[in-house]
Amino acid sequence: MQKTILLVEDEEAILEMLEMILQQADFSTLSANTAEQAQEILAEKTPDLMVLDWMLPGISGVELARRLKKKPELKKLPIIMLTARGEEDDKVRGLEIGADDYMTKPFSPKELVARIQAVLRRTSPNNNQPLLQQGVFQLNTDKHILTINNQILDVSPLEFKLMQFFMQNPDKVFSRSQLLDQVWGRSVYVEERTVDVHIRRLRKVLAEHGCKEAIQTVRGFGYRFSAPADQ
Amino acid sequence: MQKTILLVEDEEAILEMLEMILQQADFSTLSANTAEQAQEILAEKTPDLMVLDWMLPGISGVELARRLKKKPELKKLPIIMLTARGEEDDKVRGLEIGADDYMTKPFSPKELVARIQAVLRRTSPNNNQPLLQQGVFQLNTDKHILTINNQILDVSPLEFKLMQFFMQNPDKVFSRSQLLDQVWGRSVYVEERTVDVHIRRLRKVLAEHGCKEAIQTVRGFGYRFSAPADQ
DNA sequence: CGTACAATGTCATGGCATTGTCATATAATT
DNA sequence: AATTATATGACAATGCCATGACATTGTACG
Repeated sequence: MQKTILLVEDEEAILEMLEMILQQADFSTLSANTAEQAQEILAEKTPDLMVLDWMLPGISGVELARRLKKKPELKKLPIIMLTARGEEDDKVRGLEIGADDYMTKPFSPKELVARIQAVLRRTSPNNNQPLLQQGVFQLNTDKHILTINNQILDVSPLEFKLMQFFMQNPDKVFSRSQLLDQVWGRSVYVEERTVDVHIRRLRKVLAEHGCKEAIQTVRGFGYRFSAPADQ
Repeated sequence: MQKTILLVEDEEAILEMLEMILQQADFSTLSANTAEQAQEILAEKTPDLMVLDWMLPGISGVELARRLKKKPELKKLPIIMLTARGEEDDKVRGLEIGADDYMTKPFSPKELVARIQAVLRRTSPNNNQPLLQQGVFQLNTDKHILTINNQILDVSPLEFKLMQFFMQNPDKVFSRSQLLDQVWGRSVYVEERTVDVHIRRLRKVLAEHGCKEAIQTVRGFGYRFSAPADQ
């Protein structure tokens, strides 16, 4: 099905270029020049993804993103930030705003399309599958609840995302960098070792429910999730 | 296996810094001060990725990138552009060149490495088959599992890679140095006799599952893998 | 406004599997 | 039997991973 992308960008030339690139890649597009316009559009329609310029006259892109993340109905809308050279600041970059990815201008059309598809891939399975079931494990995306044999697990947001990704790809081995890409997102730069730590925390929770073996270490390669059989 | 990065940058200080950062991150590097030098290097060697300064004396980085994209053999070489703040005026130009990523100077070493790895992951997709089947043997690269008659074998990372190579090339004889090249990788220096030891370890595991004969010694030449017929 | 707590990222440490090498035994070839 | 090639067992070095502790940041709550 054709996905809809909302473009928010004040420079008319770039906006038109974005429209062209995305329509070429078989997306349908909505366009706004300002954050205010974007909000009007969002009041009526829900696109599958938003490409948002960092700097906008009036309400900035950063500010818009922040506001949207507070609205439950738009919280899940994936955002790709556009920044121009020099606007970057180590602190501002990344998850702080809750963007799923960001790109610096200038960028190649190919890359833009690739990143959009990557983000959609990462975020859209949820919509198709609000309920993931793997053996004794059950993960409810909407309610944000993870259970083993109907017992609720107390996990952090990140642990939840990790489990979600694992349950979408059972039995497959993922390297630490793959996990960082897929779970943390491309816009964050964290140490690979950090993955170990979160796996450990997750294992600890799982162990309390007798599923110590669910996440396996594949030495030299990464980690794998295999759900114990239902009982 | 170690990847090679070609660095093209006219400022000697920055070049040296790049070399240091990348070697630290276990890349091997090639360096050029000018686009001309870069072309000479590219005539002989094909790196896995190029980090290219936007502005260069003589032929500029933009121009070099454009030329390379026209050569079929170098078309696929991933490029990360380096730009200084303030050089970003021409946004549209970047769209045409087809660089895979951009970085603004100054940048953090961590980010550079992360971006290089991200680009490499994106551009070198797994061209290996996810499932290899040879008689009773089955090797799943996704799940990272090796089985004989559906019984899982417990093998080390290196043994797994060895088996993967053998199963991709059944019934062929390989010399020890060929195996070292293909399985260990070119950049490592290891005694040829070491291959013997690993063959032995592998045989031991296979013997536990009744496949003692799967790896055969070809005296004076090397080793060959032949899968016993399915049963 | 400050305190407390939860979440996350990073580091140092120690243990253990993996790996490379060698010395020696065994097998094949002449 | 002598020579060469391979197999085997033992050992040391290395590298990878689990773990605990700590710093930082964000957030809820008084």
